[in-house]
Amino acid sequence: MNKNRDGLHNRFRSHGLRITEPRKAIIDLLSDTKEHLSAEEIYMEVHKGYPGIGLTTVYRTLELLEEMGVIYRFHFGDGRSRYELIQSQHKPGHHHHLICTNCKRIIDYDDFIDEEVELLNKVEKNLTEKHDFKITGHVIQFYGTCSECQK
Amino acid sequence: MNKNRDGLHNRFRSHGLRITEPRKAIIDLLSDTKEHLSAEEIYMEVHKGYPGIGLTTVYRTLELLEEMGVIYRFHFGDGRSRYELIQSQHKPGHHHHLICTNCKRIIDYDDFIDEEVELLNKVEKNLTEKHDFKITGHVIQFYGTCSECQK
DNA sequence: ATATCTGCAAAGACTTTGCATGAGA
DNA sequence: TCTCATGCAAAGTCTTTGCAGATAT
Repeated sequence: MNKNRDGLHNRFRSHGLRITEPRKAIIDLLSDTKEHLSAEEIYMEVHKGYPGIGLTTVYRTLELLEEMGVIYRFHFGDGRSRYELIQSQHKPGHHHHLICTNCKRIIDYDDFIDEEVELLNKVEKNLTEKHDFKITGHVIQFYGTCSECQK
Repeated sequence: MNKNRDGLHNRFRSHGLRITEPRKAIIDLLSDTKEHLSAEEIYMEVHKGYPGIGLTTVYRTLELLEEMGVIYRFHFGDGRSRYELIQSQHKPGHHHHLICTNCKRIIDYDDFIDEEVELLNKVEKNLTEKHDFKITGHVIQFYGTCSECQK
């Protein structure tokens, strides 16, 4: 039923990894959410439908998925890691984040201007040459106060 | 003697805060380093010249300096916060970071292209309008492999 | 003098590890 | 079957808090 989960099946198998109930549940949750969930939040949510789950398994599964390049792990400054499926129907493709420093709300933002993408490539190229650095990714986050918190 | 420390003196006093030995030592260290030190690293370094210092004081001082807008706190993904004086003789002014995911080395990068600054302002303006978000800062980090680790 | 600051010890929050049991393929 | 995965409990990090004694102004 779930596209993300099914697509991952082969990737798991080719690594000698197993598709298990807890893993399915975690992947399904990440596929279905717009949020930027922490390990604990994932644990609590999955727990509703699969009470046998342990927090340890959540951490181990997230580590695995990150290594496989299936999810991103972010540090928004609230002291815990937060995770996002890289490809999801409920998320824009490549996006950046706006973070409210007051209420910690996170807004996905993907209405890039063309120049933005272009410039980013240029900068990456520039940095690669200048510092002999092989760039594999970037993080762009804007901090500020959301509309609610401005009141 | 130290410019940063002396300049801060008034700022401390006007907030009813005291300039103490531990605080002086921490500020001096941050003024003199090019590194992106963690609390523990600051503690160990300061400890050499001022063995009485406690790690708690380091944390409290850093919290204070961050609130005062004197230092930035960064999360580079190694599980601990790292700190940088916003204005320092040993640091470029506004800069971004290149982070080696292998050896964790951090490189400051400030050779922005003019377009980059320009675009950033444009994007900030765009986001401010679109999401009614009052932007106060941003984080731009590039991840990859440094020259040493590519070998 | 007196309100602030400090260090120590303890507690708290998040994450990882060890190990015996359980479950995919 | 047989290896990999799981859950529990314990341990490990990093950071914060409580409190009595110390210190700056």
